[in-house]
Amino acid sequence: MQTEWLSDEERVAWVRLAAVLELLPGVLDTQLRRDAELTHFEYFLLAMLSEAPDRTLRMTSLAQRTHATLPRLSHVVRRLEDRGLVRRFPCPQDGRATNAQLTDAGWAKVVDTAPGHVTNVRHHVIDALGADQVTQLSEITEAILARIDPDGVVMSPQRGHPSGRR
Amino acid sequence: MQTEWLSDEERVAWVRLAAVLELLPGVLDTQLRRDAELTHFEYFLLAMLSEAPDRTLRMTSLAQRTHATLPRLSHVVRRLEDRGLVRRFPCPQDGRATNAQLTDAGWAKVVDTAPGHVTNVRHHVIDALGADQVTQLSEITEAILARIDPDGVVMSPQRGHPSGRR
DNA sequence: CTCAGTTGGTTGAAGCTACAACTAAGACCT
DNA sequence: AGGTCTTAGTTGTAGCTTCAACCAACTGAG
Repeated sequence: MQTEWLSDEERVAWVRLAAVLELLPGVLDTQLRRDAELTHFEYFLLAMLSEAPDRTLRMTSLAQRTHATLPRLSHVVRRLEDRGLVRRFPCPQDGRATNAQLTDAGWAKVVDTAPGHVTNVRHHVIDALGADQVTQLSEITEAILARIDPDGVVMSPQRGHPSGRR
Repeated sequence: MQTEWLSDEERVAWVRLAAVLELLPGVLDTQLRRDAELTHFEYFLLAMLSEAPDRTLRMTSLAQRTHATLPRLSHVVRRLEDRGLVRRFPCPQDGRATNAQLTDAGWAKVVDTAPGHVTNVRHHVIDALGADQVTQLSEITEAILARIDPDGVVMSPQRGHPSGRR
């Protein structure tokens, strides 16, 4: 069985995507670190909580939405808890589960931070593209996520957790 | 001065791109770690060296091509050197500079590893897209890189350094 | 009821990256 | 020559992620 190499066009697209993968996280982190002492992952986590009912989510659910492993999430939430941005308490319905809830300070942090972050995203990504390219990017990333995101959390965020899950 | 928020379409595109940013590196690292005990960054670094004349590049040049900071590169190259995949020696023309050269073992590693890696990239990214989407992805990432890659190394790799070197 | 298996989450250690500080060599100016 | 500035790279440390191990609580079969 022999390898099917990439064509020139495919190779260029891949190399550029790989470059974006390498550089964009740094761009996001730098702005958020400077303006809010937050990594992009931490900001995104807080943002997910801020949109959840009662600003509360179970760790597993939060892990899915942020595309993180549970150990990683556990460490990050502990640090955010130390900073007073998040509160953690056991889930009444399921003794195994832990709920993470955004505190008022956490909510204020998101509100304060969002404008600068959105401006940054706009400046480095969205405004670099035409309207048609934004649509294309949406479709392309959707197709890629279908391959790399096992549970497809991103693609059907509406599914929510109606009791039974799945 | 007030924030210009993202439209629904823009927000979806951004959230999906952010998800790819979060998930794709793990997909690449996992395969390479398992099959070659290499991170994607290390593989890419070796691949850049393998394509260079005499399989040699100055640290600064290698840093540009891999989108890495010099400290990061220095650490990684030291580890690769310990493993015998790369050799380091002072540049004769410039006493400050260091050259990194791929060893025979390093070359063999790239040759052995490339097929599995390309197959992985194909499976998770390229084959998820139509031919037109590959072109679109190439253009979109080019536009984004123009904003986030200060020196535009990715976009004009032919530029080389004028005078000396080669 | 009970025990095996699964699910949800935490923890500790190892490894990688970022940042800051530092060294050394070349370039420039006079 | 001499002094200053810049460039090239290394090193140490702190912080974050990953991986493996672990524990507690739920579930289901008998």
